[in-house]
Amino acid sequence: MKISKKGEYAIRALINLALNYGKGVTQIQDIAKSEDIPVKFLEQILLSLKNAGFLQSKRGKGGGYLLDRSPDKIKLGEIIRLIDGPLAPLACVSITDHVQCSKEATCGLRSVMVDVKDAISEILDHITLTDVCKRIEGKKDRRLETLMYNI
Amino acid sequence: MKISKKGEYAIRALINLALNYGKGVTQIQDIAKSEDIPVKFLEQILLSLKNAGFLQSKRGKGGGYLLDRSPDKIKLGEIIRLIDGPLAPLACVSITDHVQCSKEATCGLRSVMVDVKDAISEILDHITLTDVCKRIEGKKDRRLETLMYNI
DNA sequence: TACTTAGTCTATCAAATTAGTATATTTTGA
DNA sequence: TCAAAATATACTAATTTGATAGACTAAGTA
Repeated sequence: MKISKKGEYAIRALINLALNYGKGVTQIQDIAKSEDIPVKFLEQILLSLKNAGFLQSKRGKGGGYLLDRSPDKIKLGEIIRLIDGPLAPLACVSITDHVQCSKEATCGLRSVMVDVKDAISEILDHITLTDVCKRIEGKKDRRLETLMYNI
Repeated sequence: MKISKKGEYAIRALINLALNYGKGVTQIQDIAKSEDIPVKFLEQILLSLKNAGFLQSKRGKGGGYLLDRSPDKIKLGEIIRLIDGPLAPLACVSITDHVQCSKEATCGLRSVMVDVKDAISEILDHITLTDVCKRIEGKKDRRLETLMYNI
């Protein structure tokens, strides 16, 4: 049930860009360094994300990437679907990749997996990059509070 | 986010055996036929399931497999974990395969994936083979009603 | 006892996927 | 024109997936 390294890198890169939203472009090198992703691998990933409409790019000196939409318009589910394919645990319950099966109507396993897919989608198709950024801030704040309290 | 064919076959085989629970052994051949699984592949799968304590076997003429526990004591999550590994989308949120990461406390992605893992586990670690069998019966009943109504 | 049936065990394999590298090209700003 | 940075392909090593093959063991039965 795992997402791939590529998928994880894609999300981390987008979170990184979301944290810098509104502050101009960020270069591949910088993202690679701060997120600890192999540069050449990240190039490919960012290119796919650009072609899929998540990013804008600027070439040449002073170039780099930036989000093409506001981070509250980018949902994690979209990113994972692009890089890793359907969220569904079985092809027969995927909306995007649906493969017909003759026993569908009475299949007990399918029925369970529909529930699982819905539960995953309920989270990943609603949470945005902005939400993730808020979670990060929230956690940092809480750590700071704990730190202050402990002094 | 998919489960493997092997995992799917394992669950289907166990559901098949659950439907025959209390009626003696079932042979690999028969399960393979009714679930449309390659026989030699299924042999391996059933052997793993036996070694993991899901099944009992009887060798020689009149032999076959049967559940080692009542189907209401076997949860889908256990089966998937055995065959496909952790339910968690990222290793850092897996209870069984937990890999430590330095940024854990403030990682926004991790925090989301914890929620996803919990949502998946909430379903798969509670639903049993008996529950799946009931779903099958329920669906058949409903289809029958529809059929009767249409006559 | 010999034969058949059915599970057990281990090895092997082709294809696909994953996680990258490598290299050359194009665009842009200074 | 030079350097920086994205773009575009091609390639590859390792691992995983989805099987297949064959020899072996145990149990019932004629």
